[in-house]
Amino acid sequence: MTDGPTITTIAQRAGVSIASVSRVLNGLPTREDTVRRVMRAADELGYVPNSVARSLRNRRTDQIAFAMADIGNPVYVAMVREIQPVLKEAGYRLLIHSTDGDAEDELGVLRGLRERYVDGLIISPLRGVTEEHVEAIVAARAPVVVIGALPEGMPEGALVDNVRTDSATGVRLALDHLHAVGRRRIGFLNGPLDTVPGAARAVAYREALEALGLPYDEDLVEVGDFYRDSGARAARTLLSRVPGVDALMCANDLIALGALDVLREQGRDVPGDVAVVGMDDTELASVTLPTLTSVSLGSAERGRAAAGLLLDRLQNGPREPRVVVVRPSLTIRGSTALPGASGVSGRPGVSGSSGGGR
Amino acid sequence: MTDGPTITTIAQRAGVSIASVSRVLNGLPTREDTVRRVMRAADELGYVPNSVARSLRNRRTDQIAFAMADIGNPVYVAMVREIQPVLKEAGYRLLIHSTDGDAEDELGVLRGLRERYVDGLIISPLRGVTEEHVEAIVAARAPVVVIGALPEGMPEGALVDNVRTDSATGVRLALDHLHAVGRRRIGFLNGPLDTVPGAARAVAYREALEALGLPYDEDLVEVGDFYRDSGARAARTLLSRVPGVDALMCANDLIALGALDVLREQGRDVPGDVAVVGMDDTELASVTLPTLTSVSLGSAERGRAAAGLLLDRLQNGPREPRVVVVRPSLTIRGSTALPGASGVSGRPGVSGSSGGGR
DNA sequence: CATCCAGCCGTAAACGTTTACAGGCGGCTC
DNA sequence: GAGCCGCCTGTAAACGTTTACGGCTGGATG
Repeated sequence: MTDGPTITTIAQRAGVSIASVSRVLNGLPTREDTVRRVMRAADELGYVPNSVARSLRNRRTDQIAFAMADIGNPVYVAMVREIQPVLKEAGYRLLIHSTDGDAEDELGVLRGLRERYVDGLIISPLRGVTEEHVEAIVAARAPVVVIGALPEGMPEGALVDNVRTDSATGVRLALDHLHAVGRRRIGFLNGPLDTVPGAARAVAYREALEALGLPYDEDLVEVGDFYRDSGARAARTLLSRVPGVDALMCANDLIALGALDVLREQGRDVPGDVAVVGMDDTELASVTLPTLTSVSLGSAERGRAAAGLLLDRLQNGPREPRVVVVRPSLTIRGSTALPGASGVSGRPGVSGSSGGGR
Repeated sequence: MTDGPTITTIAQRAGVSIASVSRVLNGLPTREDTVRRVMRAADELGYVPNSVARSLRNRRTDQIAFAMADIGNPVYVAMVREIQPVLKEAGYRLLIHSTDGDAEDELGVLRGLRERYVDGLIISPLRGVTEEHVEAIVAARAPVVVIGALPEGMPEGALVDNVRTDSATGVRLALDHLHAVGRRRIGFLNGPLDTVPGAARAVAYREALEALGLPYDEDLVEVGDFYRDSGARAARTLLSRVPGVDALMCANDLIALGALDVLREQGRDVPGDVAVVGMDDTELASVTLPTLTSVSLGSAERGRAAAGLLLDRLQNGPREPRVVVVRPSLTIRGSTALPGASGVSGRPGVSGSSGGGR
């Protein structure tokens, strides 16, 4: 009794076979009287089906995993917030893997798919999809959605969809805007070049400058980590090297936060002396003073799209791989206000932590 | 082949029985030669054990769930960040349930324990542990850790530990501090009274005032939701009703954010005219301007403690229920700076998104 | 050479479901 | 009244593991 009733227990009590019990519990056509007896016994025993046994038999776990670098990063939090309700609605449970951006760890998750503890996976590999990733995805034979760039030639049988954003366009939006408000010496605080976003944004910065007819100057670029203190360090270095910068493009909001810290510390006015743009448009952007203009890469949309693609595959079976591209957009706030407009009172965002799904 | 090899496949290829295969794979003593043959076959086939079948047989899933109101809330994010690495280290996977604070949903999670899809649960019920929660916990027969208040008389057999903080002390710390910096008309922006934290903080506010010899004035209290926009509304109402307040105690950081928005909008100086204190000491507190003095309720510690208690129970079997109390502390920043000290340059926190575990 | 023991190994059962298949029973038709 | 058909139900197999148990083999011992 300590072990909870099974369908066998119910069968005995109801005086029927376990097959009948199963049929009744699954709503298959059964004689009225049998149904009543089984239902009664199940109720009295407080029966709850064992999901593991069911999974073994049905070859599905009703679980889906989401793997990303760091659950503390607001971008991933935004994704989880969107993914969770979609999956729940469809009857799936959500597993979280925080990989610390460690490639070995990511591979572990992908390889783990073969243990069949989940029906599908959404993964956002920080350092890109390598040969080994691809192998693991093919070997998995469980659908995978990759958030981020995917190599060109995926093998035939790979059950993989792709959600990406176009951070190059995002950078361009930002630089166009800075140019439009009169900035000409635009510094760039980037993240590590061996991460996918870092590499993409480096290229995009250069191209955007070119499109604007501005010269590319190595001195205007500083590389660090995607964190606030690292952003502060980078900003300090850049500002001392090139005191005349009039704008800072930051590869994410946390870096921008660090930059704002330093600018304030040095008594430079934002946006009067230096305009600042962040990326990801996290909730932090509406908290700072001045509020932070930021490129939205649609984290929420990406999360939702990924969940949608995965569910579609799980429910409708095999099909051609699909790619969803989420367009970036620019949210203009106080840190790049046009001269004349008061940069101080960029109105705060709508809500800190509510909003989002439903 | 599309279905992946099982131990049966290996057994055939290696010319041994499935029992031997299992023994080899589990490292049980076996003849050298057999080990080699099995290992070889397993390698060639790319065998990976099926975790569902193993779970069924072993009666454990190596999965643990964490249920909280909202994964978007920085408090829970902090907890997850601590829980995840501890569990991973111990070989457990983490499932996330975001319940929206819905009591039905919470109960669903607790009842779901009987499906045995996880080995244990960490839950933080927003609206307290009801009779029904207790019933479900007892019926679960799987260990549960409750983060938050637990009713006095838990039944004998309940496999439940408890991690709590003492938000009353937290409120007292904050009010003592406000009193020490000369504030006498201290408003209180609370969250819903039917939530556990809301109710506790309401009482604590009243008692702390009393201890300080300050009168309790209903007009100084405003109740809303735990969100930023709600905090702004509440602040507006309170400020127009009692223009002379010289401090605002906020029941969480998001509310404090809303209050800061309103104070800035009305041109009141913080902390000159009005001092502000938040609660939870989330990363937001070091971002605002001025930076926000906040009561830390040790979210990270609570998460870590909860994971520890659960693992202990899973590894060492039954024992007396345990209670861990995490002491609150006050992090003083710019929003309550003593007159004289520059309230503007409260130094920014160490790092936005890194730090934490490991 | 018979006996015993240790060390390996294979058979089979068990975990708790779902479901193919076949058997039983009742009612209908001729 | 015999035969047939259809409905309902029970038996048993299957999902992929782990493990108790007993049997076989070989060497050591008397």
